[in-house]
Amino acid sequence: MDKKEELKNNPENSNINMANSTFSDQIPAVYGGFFDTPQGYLDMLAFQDYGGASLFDLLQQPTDPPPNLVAEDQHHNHPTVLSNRLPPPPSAVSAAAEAGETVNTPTQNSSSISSSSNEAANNVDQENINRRSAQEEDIEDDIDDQEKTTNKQLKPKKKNPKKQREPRFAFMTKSEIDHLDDGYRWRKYGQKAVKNSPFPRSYHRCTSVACGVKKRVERSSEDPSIVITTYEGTHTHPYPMTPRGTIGILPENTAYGGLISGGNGGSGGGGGVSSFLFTQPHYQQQQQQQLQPYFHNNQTTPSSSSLSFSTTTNPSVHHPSSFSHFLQERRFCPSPSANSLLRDHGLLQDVVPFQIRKDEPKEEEN
DNA sequence: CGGTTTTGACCAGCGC
DNA sequence: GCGCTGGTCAAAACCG
Repeated sequence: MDKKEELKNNPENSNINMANSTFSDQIPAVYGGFFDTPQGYLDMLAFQDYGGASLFDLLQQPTDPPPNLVAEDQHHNHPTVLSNRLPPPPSAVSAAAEAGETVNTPTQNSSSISSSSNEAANNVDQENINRRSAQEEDIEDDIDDQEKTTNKQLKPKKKNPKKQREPRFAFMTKSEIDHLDDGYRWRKYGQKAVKNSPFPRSYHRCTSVACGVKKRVERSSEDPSIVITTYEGTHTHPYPMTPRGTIGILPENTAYGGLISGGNGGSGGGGGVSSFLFTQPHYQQQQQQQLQPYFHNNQTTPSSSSLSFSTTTNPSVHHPSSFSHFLQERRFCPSPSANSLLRDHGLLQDVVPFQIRKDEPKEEEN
């Protein structure tokens, strides 16, 4: 325990306690964008302040993720953009890639934010379901391959000249804590120092058997307050109903409710944003007042075709947008009591350790 | 005692 | 070929 405390209190050893909280007095905002990563992957970024919408909320993918969100071009390194919605589950990406789809071109996406989201989503409902099915098969194959290699202990002596990589998604989260719990359980299997960064990168793997999803967590060297979480792969198992440390907001009427664990009560666990593959029951459209996002053109994102959006927790403000639609499809359906809580704070607050939260200015006082 | 984290070593890919 | 870097492994330590 002493060691832990030491780690927490020493920024050199841990990223958890990055300076004092500054996010609390910032305007709740989520910024999104796309860019090429050094690895040649197209990543989606979503910046999020804790003060507003829950990152978790944002990452609660709709049951029917838009198929036209992200294209990953591993061969040419160019961003294929995308749409105005939050990052699709890796499954959607991989499926599109495997199908050779040209995923939505960048064409004026950032300016057509509020258009056609609903019908598009409706139209792709079944499409996505079918796609996921095929995808899951592929993923199972991938998992098999992975298991083969992992079970071979070290040095599996790769046979594939080119190792195929799962689609990756990166989220940039403005947060003091590195691991934002997404309900999944992760086991850390490595940590490496990152070149040109004072902060190490940690490697995590989903603890579910046969689930090959990996997650990398690192802090931005440019902005230490930003945590970069990168997901690779797709979960092959249902969303955990009662993730470790769940605070207990488990709506009765949702199959995948209560998702947030209460801040890593000890070691382990952690979590973060996750990828979302598994076929899920269609959830009801409700509680949409909790997050009412609005979009705006973003000049800060690296890609001209990128977009950004901000969120506000003010339920009286409604900005029709595809993102809003996305949010309406969130699986998380809090109970009324939880609703009142969440309306003011956003779900991520539940992730933030209490000792951190209690220092935050109360948003509802705005 | 089982699960998780830590951490040094190993391996592969890439650029020079 | 060599060195650098990212990614992974696995034994040991840690923790509840």
